Amino acid sequence: MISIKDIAKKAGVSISTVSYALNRSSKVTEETASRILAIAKELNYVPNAAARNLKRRETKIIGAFLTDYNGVFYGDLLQGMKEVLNKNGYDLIVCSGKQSHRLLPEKMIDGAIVLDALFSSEELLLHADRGHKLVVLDRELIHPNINQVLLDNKAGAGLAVEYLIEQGHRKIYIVTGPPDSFDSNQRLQAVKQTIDRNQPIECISIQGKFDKLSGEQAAHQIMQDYTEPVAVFCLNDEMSIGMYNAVQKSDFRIGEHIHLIGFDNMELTQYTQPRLATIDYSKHKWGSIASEQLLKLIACEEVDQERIYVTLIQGDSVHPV
Amino acid sequence: MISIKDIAKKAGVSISTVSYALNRSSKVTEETASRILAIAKELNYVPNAAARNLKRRETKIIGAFLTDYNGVFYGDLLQGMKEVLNKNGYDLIVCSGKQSHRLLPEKMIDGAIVLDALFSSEELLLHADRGHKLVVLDRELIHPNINQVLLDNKAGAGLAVEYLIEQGHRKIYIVTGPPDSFDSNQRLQAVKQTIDRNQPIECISIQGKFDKLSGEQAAHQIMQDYTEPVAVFCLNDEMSIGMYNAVQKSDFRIGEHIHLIGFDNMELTQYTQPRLATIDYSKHKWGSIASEQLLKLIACEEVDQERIYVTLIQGDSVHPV
DNA sequence: TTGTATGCGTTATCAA
DNA sequence: TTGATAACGCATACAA
Repeated sequence: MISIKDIAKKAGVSISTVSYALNRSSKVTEETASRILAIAKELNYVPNAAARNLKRRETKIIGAFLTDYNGVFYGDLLQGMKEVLNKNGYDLIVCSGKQSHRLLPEKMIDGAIVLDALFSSEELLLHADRGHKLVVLDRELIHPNINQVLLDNKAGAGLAVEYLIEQGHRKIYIVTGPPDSFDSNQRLQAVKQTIDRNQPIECISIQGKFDKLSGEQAAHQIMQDYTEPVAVFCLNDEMSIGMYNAVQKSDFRIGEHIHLIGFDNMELTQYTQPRLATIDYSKHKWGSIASEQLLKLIACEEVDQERIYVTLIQGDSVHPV
Repeated sequence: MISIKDIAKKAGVSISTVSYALNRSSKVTEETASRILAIAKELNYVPNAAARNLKRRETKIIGAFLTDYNGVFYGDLLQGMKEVLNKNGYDLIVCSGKQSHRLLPEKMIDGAIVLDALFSSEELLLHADRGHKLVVLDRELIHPNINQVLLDNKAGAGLAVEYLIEQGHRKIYIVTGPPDSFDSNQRLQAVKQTIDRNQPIECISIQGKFDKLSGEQAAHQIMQDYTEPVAVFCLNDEMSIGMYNAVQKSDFRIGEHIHLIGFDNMELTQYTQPRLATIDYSKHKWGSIASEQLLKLIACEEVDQERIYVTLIQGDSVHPV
């Protein structure tokens, strides 16, 4: 490996002069600097990150921790993060799985954005206690080193239920996420409030896991108990698509017997027949705001709470009853 | 930050003893070792990656470089990579964009898997020349430090065209990828061979860019020139979906006027009506083999060429004519 | 303006 | 079995 020592030798100067030159310090003559830079280029010099990080005590890398790589959902989110980070001289790396958590305490990254229910809050708080800066997208955590950028779940769930009610539905199934999911619980809470305000409504909740299979299973239960047209609010699109798949294989029809709405506006929902109603929000904005907040935390700037707003996407999966 | 020095002081031993104990060396008493480990845990000691990397000259991290984060396609691929890497004590990080290329020469990662046409071959060869180990998934590069794991594009394209021909089609449009795409060119070559073997066939090729928009534009051209039912082979599903979208908005019907097949078996293709025919292959296997090859390269083991096999997925987007 | 010297936290060599 | 000490490559305070 070629180091500043080699450049120094070849240029006939000391390593500190080389270091200054490479870091564009004004402490060195324009002349010697350009000579050193030329030699560096000639020798294909690339600074060693480990050595630099050791001294600087920062890596200029931010980690995004996701549950998995099924980026159907994550593409825009990560793009939003990356654009902001790159603009500020940081790189983004995407990680998944418990094994990669080490990157934070070992100081391979300067901060993390977390959207992964499998990353426990205890662990996150521990890291925050040790001085690491975090932004979380899927929970509320009160800590000076942690900021949260959350979806306006309550508004979204309210919009969805109100839409069903406006269309005349009075029997509504709710397919929830896992009991420990922050998003699921927030949405569920808003659902209950909205329904309470619009009594009488028959509301039946079915526990799901935010995955396709849950949606299929819920569909089977609903079809088994079927007596009259019903509305279903799946608390995410993944389950909504699972339900769509299951219903497609039956004699029931989405938008006729089963009126369906989801949450997330996954691209796929616009390709189903009929189009699945859902709740939309800008994933790109979500990512970029998360990055901005993290950079503020790192810079020890004042940072307030940001929220991501949502809108209703109507679809033929919901018709008036 | 808490370092081995602190542990040494508290344990009343030297830092080298601490280092041995932490690295489970047999050079230290069971007794002192456990005492040191206890203190390390008590102090919440975490080794500093930068210092370790500097000495060890390796990070146990592998980077995957992708064109973007639209993981619709990448989810399984990355999962396959990760499983193999984790099992072997490596972590996977996912990167995108030119800025992150620095991680390789700066030695923040021990190797890279590349699926990104924007990562130039010249640059890759340069890195390989400097001793970095690479696996490429989207080109052929002859270099001792580079291995390629490629799709069997020729078989796939052959299968697709034969399928169309078997169904009686004699007028076939080909929508290609960018002119510099390795996959596109390989597929196109196989298309031509297959068509040559089955003359007479009218073959019209339209240049695309592997994105949805290209598919839409090709669709408009085809519909404008329409005189009789035609078959279309889009060299990837992304364009196939774009074409589907455009045709849906017209009076033409997929599987009736325009018979369509793509390549990649994106999840979305099974949700369209009718289901889009395509060419399938295991993305998971692709990723895991890529990782295996890279690990062999790093271990300086013998490494031969692997190929990812493909199969035909029939769909109602293609009917007999 | 340039050079000398020190330290970042760890591993590893060599003595003790 | 343990300890002192020298690297690893770079940045920087201080001296020249």
